[in-house]
Parts: sequence; C-alpha cells; structure tokens
Amino acid sequence: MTLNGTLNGERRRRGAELETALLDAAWAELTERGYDDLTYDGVAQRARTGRAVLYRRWPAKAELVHAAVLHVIGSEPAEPPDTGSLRGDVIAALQQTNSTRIVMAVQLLTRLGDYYRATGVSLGGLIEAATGGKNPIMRVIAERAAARGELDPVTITERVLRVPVDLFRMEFILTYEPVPDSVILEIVDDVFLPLVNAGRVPTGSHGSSRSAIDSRSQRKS
Amino acid sequence: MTLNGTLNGERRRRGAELETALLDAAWAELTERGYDDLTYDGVAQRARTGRAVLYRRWPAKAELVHAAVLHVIGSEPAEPPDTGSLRGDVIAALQQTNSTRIVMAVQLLTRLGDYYRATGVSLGGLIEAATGGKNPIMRVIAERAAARGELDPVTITERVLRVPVDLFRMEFILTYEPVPDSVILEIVDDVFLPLVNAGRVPTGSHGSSRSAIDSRSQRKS
DNA sequence: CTTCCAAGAGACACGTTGTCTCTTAAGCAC
DNA sequence: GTGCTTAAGAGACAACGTGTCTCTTGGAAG
Repeated sequence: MTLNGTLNGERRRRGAELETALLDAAWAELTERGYDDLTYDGVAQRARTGRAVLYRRWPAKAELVHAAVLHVIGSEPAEPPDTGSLRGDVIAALQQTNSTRIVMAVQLLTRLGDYYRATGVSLGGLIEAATGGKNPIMRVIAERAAARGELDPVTITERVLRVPVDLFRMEFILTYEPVPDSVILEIVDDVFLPLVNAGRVPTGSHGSSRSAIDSRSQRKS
Repeated sequence: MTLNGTLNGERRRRGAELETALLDAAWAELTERGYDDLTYDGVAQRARTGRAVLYRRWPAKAELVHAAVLHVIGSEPAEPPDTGSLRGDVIAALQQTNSTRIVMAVQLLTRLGDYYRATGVSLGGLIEAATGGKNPIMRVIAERAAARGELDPVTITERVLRVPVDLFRMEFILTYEPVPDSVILEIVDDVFLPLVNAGRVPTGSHGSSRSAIDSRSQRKS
C-alpha cells in the first residue's frame, strides 16, 4: 500500500504518451497549488514517475510551467465568425475569445496565484501607475486640447481617451521592450487622431483649427 | 570577520527606515537573481537582518516582491506634457512613459525571468494564441468586409486591424475577468468602427453600404 | 536477439522554508 | 529619567524541495 505516485512495476510509458502525462500533471499541480508551491516532486509523483524524467526535459520550473500552459492551450481551434457584417463579425470574434480560451486563461491567472499577483501588478498596475491611474494625464491633455478647439469634449468618451495608453501598454507587454517611436506614431496618427476627428468631420461645422494635427500622415505609405 | 549580513551590534533600525532597507534589499535581490531564485534568506542578509523580520511583514514571497515593486515605483511623479498640440501631447506622454518608468518595468520583467516568462506567455502569448497569432481571424473578417464594400482595404493598416484585439486583451489583463459585452460594444462601436469609417467619410465617394453599422451608437448616452 | 536509450526508482548533500525561541534596543508614556 | 511595551536582531530547528547521480530494467529499432 505505497501511497507515493510511482507505478510499481506497471507498464513503462514513453514519448508522447509520457510527455502528455507529465504536462497534464504539471498543469494540475499548477492550478491546484499555484506557481510558488508547484514542485518537481509533486508533479513527478502525480505523473507517477521520478523527478529526473522532468528535469531531463525542463531544467527550470518556468520552462515546465511554460510547456504545461502551451500544452493545455494546444487544443480548440478558432473559427472566424461570419455574421454577414463587419460589426457583427468583430463582436462575435471578441465574444468567442471571451467564452472559450478565456476560461482557461482566467483559471490560469487566478490559480497561478503568486505567480500572477506580482506580475499582474507589474504589468497592469505598474504600467497603470506609470501612466497614472485613471490616466489623469490623458484627461489633462484632452482638456487642454478641447480648450484649443482641437477636439469636442462631448464626443470623446473615456474609452477613446484610453485607447492610446491601452495600445501602448499592449505593445509593451507583448514585446517587453521599450516601445519604438514608430509604433507610438502609428498609435497616435493611425488610430487616436483619426478617432478623435471621426466625430467631427461629418457634421462639418464644429469649425475649429485642425492645424495642430496637419503634420500627420506623412510617415507611412 | 563575519561575512554574513547581520549588523553586529550596530544601531537597530525601526519603522520606515527599516522597511525601506528591506524593500530595497528585496528589489536588489529580485533584479539580480530573478524571482525564482530570490530567497528570504538572501533578502534578509542583504538587509542585514533576520528572516523573521521579513516574514512578520510579508508572509509570502509574492507579497514581498509586490511590496518591493510598489516601493520602487513609488517615486517619480509624471507631469503631463504640454507641447501645444493634442498630437504632440499624446506622443510626448507615451514617450515619457517609455523613457522613465518603463526602464524599471523592463528591468523588472526581464530580470523577473522565470516569474515573467510563463506569465508573459499566459498574458501575451496565451491570448495571442487565443486570437490566433498575427490574428488571421481579423484578417479574414476584414477581407470579407472589404468584399462587401464595408471597408477600404488600402486604408486599413495592420495597426488598425489589431486595435480591437489589443484593446480587448488589455481589458482582460487589467480586470482578469471575462470582458463584459458592454466593453466589447464600446470597443467595436466607439473605437473600431469609427476608425474604419474615418478614412471613408471625407472622400464621400467609396459609395457602399453602411447599413451593417447603422445599429450602432444607441447604447451609450 | 542484440543494442541502445531513456524510464523508473532511489540516494545524496545542500539550501530554503517557516516557525520558534530568547535577548535586548528603541520608542513611548508618565 | 524610569519603566513598560514592542519588535528587531540573532540563531536553532525539523521539514521539505532541489539538482544531480547512480543503477537497473523495459521498450523500441535494427
């Protein structure tokens, strides 16, 4: 009646079969215990094997976790929705992301516990802090621009105001390098400014200086 | 000649002074060793105190790291730039974020090493995977929309195409909950669609059905 | 059947963990 | 100042996880 997780004389697994068992075990340990408390020992026992088998493949804890995450993700395809309209398609695509893999993501991130918290802070909160909470900076900038007549305060929603910062953050998170100026210019010139002006052009009357943005759109083909 | 990091009989620190020393030490250890290899022992020695002092304040490693990160961030104000134009202000604000705190963020995230890698995958790559690499889904959607005449393929840059997904991801990362439909609608109706149409209205000629988006903008005040 | 590789199993020294003890310095109230 | 209270400083402790190494043996390939 050995309680340890070894297969006492049972069939010996190899290759993909074993690897799947290892990664499943790692994922299970990860979601149950969280990153800090995940141990090679625990994973090995759950997979009914020895630590050496794990170390041979993933010398570092992060690599093991990494592999386990990718392993679990490596399922579910993702069919582009086709609702018949651009608006409907985009909405459906976002919702689809929401309902399928996002479930795993949430589970991962919440159960990742320790592993997540500090990084959550560093990514979200840190950059949050860097740009200043509910970004008063953008608020100030927008108000000054409104005073100059560069934008119409009522047509600019909170969401629109957040766009540059959010895109910037996302860029940073995905690349983990200082965001190059070319990307900043893209964000400002190809996204934010067209957005700010989108609500102004049609009415054609808010009559005000567009001079401040005239230098735009001569960068990219 | 004791090499351990205890203050043999020196002044005994308290309160804020001690706390600062502890967090500075934690930050130093974090940046030098990375998260996985950061130990209470190491931090205590560097701060010339005992582990108990640390455990009293931050019972878990993640909390200690968390506190250290916040401690280091808790400096540098962030003055909103004032260049005289909306465009200039926004660009300056993003660049400012880039050059000041982002340096620490990069250092943190890269040195965070292990701690970061898997989460980088889970946040960036995971959601990346969820929406499919260089998001072919959005590509497909856009192509179909272009075929219907809903958008002009040449005016839609890669950047614009990425906007909905990026904003969605960012929302998720910051809230760690499934993104509510209201936000999805905001992203699509207040940002993406105005953006897609921004390049079309002025020319007023691409003559095509705008019917697919007519149901927009009756949700928010 | 033989050869080869790696799985399975366990041993090992070492470092870290959390907790607990005891002392003594610092800070506060009177 | 004197005395009281709190927590810093220091060290001991068992328990545990870590990497690494060994050895045996089963599975796959020729």
